[in-house]
Amino acid sequence: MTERRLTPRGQQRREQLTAAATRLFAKNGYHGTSVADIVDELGVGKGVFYWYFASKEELLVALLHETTLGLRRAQAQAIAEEPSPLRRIELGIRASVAYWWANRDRYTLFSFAAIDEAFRPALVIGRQTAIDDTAAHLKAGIVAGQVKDLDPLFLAYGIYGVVTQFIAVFLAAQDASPHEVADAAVAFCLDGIRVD
Amino acid sequence: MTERRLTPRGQQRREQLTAAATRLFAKNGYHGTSVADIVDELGVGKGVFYWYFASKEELLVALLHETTLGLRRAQAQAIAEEPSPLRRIELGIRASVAYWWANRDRYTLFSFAAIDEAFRPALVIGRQTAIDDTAAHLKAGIVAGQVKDLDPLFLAYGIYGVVTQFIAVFLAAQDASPHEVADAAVAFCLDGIRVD
Amino acid sequence: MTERRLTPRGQQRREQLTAAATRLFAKNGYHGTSVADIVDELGVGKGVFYWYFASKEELLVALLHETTLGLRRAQAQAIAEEPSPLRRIELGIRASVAYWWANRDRYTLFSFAAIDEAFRPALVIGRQTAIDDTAAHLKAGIVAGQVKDLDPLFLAYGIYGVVTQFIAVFLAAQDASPHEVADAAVAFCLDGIRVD
Amino acid sequence: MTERRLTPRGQQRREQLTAAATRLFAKNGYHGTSVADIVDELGVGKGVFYWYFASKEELLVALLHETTLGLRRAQAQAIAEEPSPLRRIELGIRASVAYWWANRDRYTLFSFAAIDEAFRPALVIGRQTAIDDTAAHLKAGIVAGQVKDLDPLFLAYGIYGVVTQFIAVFLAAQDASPHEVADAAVAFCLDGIRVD
DNA sequence: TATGAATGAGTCTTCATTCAT
DNA sequence: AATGAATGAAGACTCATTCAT
Repeated sequence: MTERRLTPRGQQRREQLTAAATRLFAKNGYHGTSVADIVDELGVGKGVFYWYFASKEELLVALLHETTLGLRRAQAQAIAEEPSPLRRIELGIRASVAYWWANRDRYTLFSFAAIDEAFRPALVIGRQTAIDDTAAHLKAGIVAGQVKDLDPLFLAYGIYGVVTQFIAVFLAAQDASPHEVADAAVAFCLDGIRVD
Repeated sequence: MTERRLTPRGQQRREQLTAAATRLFAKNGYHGTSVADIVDELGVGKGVFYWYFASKEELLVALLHETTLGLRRAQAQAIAEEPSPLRRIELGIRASVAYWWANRDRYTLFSFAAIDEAFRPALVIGRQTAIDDTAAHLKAGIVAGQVKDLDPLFLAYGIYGVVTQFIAVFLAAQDASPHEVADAAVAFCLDGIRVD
Repeated sequence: MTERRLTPRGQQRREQLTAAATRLFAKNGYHGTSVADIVDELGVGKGVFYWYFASKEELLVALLHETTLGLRRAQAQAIAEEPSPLRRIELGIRASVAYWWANRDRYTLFSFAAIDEAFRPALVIGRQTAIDDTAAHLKAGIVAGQVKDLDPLFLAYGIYGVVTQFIAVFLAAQDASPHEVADAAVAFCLDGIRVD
Repeated sequence: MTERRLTPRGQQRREQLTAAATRLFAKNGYHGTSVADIVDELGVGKGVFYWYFASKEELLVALLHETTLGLRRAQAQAIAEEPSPLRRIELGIRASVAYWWANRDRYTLFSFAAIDEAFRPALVIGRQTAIDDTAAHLKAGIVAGQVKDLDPLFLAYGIYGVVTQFIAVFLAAQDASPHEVADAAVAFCLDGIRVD
C-alpha cells in the first residue's frame, strides 16, 4: 500500500478499524471474520476498509507488527533502570504477562500467523527478538555469576515457552490474577537456573 | 457421521485420506486446504471424501483425537515400568519429543484448533490430560521427597509450556536432533524443581 | 426399465421400497428424499434400489400410477350396484374421501407431480379420468331429470375441486372424521345441482 | 436477512430478480431452478442474488408473501363498496380469478410450498385468511337471510376449493376466458347455498 | 472519503447413478 | 440379488476485491 498521509480523522478511522478487527479476529478467528463483518461493526461501507488497507492480509500483518512492537516497548520500559541481569529477566517476564493481560485480544492473532506463509515472518521475528533479548540477559547473568553456566539460547527458549504457556492457559482460564501468573512464571523460570 | 463399517479396503482409503489431509494441512493450513486438494492428492472423486467423513471439520476433529490419543499412548508406554516419579516425568518428556518428532506434520494441526470453537474441545482435553498426568507424577514426587513442595498444577503447566515450546521451535528449526532437544527440555524442567 | 419377472421375495422387496419411499416422500418431499434415505430405511445397499427401479423418477411415476389406479378401483367398486346417477356421484365422493383417508401419505405425492414435466402426465390423466367419470354421471343425471341442466364438464370440475380441497384441508387438520368430511363434501356438491 | 436499505436502482434490481425467479420457478419448478439460472437470466454475477436475498429459500418465501398480499388487496378493493354479503362473495371470487389470471406464473409457486416445512406457513396463512374472509361474508349472508343456514366454515372451505380448482384447471387449459371461468365458479358456489 | 452494488472464482457439500466383487 | 465404494456434475453460498457515483 502506498503510504498514505492521514488526517487526524483518518488516523482515528484506521484505529477504529484495527480495533474492530482485533475484537472480531479474537472471537471468530482470521478466517472466520470477513471484511464485511469488520466494516459492519463500524457501520460504514466496504470502501472505507480498502481506503486504509490494501487487503485483509495487510491488516493482520500490521496488527502483528504493532503488537510485537508494543510488547517490546513494554519490556524495554520495564527494565530500563534495572542493572541486575536476573532482575531484568524477571521484570521482562512480568512486563510480558501484564502486556498480554492488557491486550488479550491480540494474543490469538498469533495462532493464525503460525501456519500461513504470509504471516509467519511477522511472528518469527517477534519471537526471535524476545528470545535474543532474554539470551543476552542470561549471558550477562552467567558472566556476573548469577546464572548457571548453561547454553543461554536453550535457556531462553525455555523461558519463552514457559511464559507463553502460562499466559495461554491463564488467559483462557480467566480466574487467576496477572500477578499470580507472573509470580508463578518467574518462579518456574528462575529457580532452576539461578546460582544459589 | 453414522458409524460406518469399513472393509479392509475402506479402512485403507480412510487412512490415505487422513494422511493426505495431514500433509496438506501442515503445508497450507486447514483453511488453505480444500477438500478438492485432498482428494486430488489421491486421484479420486470428491464423493470419496464424504463417504468417509461427514465434513472437513469432522476430519480435523478426528485427526486431533487420534493425535492426542497417540501421544498419550506413547507416553504411557514409555513410563510403564518406571517407578520413580521424577524419572517418569523425564521419560514422559522424552516420549513427547520423540512422538512429535515422528509426527511433526500433526503438530501444526493444533494451531487452527486454538481459535475455532468447533475444535477447541479436542485441544483442551488433550492438554488437560497431559497436564493432569504430569501433576500426578509431581505430587508423587513431592510425597517421595524428590520434588520441591510447590503447587504441582502450576509446575505441570510450566513443564507443558517448556516442552511445547522446545518442540515448536526445534521442529521449525530442523537442525537439532530430537535427543538434544529432549535433553534440554528435561534439564530446563527438572533442574529447578528437583530437591538436591 | 426392462420388465423384470420377480420372485415372491422380489415382489415383497419392491413393495417394501415403495412403502418406504411413500412414507419419506410424504414427510420430506420428493426432492427432500434421497435414494440413500430410502434404502437406509430398509437397511439394504443402494444396488437394491436400482435392481427394482431404473431411477428415482420411475419410482414416483409408478407410485402415481398405482395410486390413481387404486382410487379409480375404489370408486368403481363403491358404485358398482348403484343405478341412480346422483347416488353414484355421492358414492364416488364418499369412496374418494375414504380412499385418501386410508392413503393419506400418497396425497402429497401429487404436489411435486404438478410442476415437473416428467410427472405431470401421470397426474393429468388421473384427474381427467375422474372428471370424465363424474361428467358422465352428471349427464345421465340431467337426462334422468335429477340434475339441473348445466354444462356437465363444468360441474364436474367444480365437484373435483370441492372434494380435493375438503380432503386437503381435513387431512392436514386431522381432527375431523372422514364421515363428516364426506357428508360436507356431498352436501356442498349436490345441493346446488340437484333438481328439487 | 438484515433489512437492507435499497437505492432506487437496488429496488429495481430486486424486482428484476423476483420477476426472473417467478418465471423460472413457474417453468421448471423451485427445485428445477438454480440460483445460477436466475442470475444468468439477468446477465449478472452470482453475488448479486445474495446481495438481495439471504437464500433461495428466502426468495420463495418473499414471493409467497407478496402474492398472498396482492391477492388479498385485489379482493379487498373489489368488494370495497359492496354492502350485500352474497355479492361480496361473488365479487371476491371474480377478483380471485382475475388476479390469478394476471399472475398465472405465481400460481405454481404454491405447489412447492405445500410440502416443504419452510414454506408451508406462508401458504397456510394465506389460505386461512381467504377462508376466514369468506366465512365472515357467509355468516353475514345467513343473518341477512340470503344464505342457507349451514356451517359457514364448511361452506367457505368448499368455495375455496371450487375456485382454486377452477383456476388450476383453466390456467392450465388456457382456452377459456377468465370471465367464463369466473361465471362458472360463481354459479357453482352460489347456486347451492343461496336462499331462493 | 465514502457508499451501495457488483464480480466471480472458489468452497463445501449432495446425490443420482454406476460398478467391481 | 446384493453390497460397499466410487464417480463427478451440479448446487447453494461466501467473500476478498473493485468500481461507478
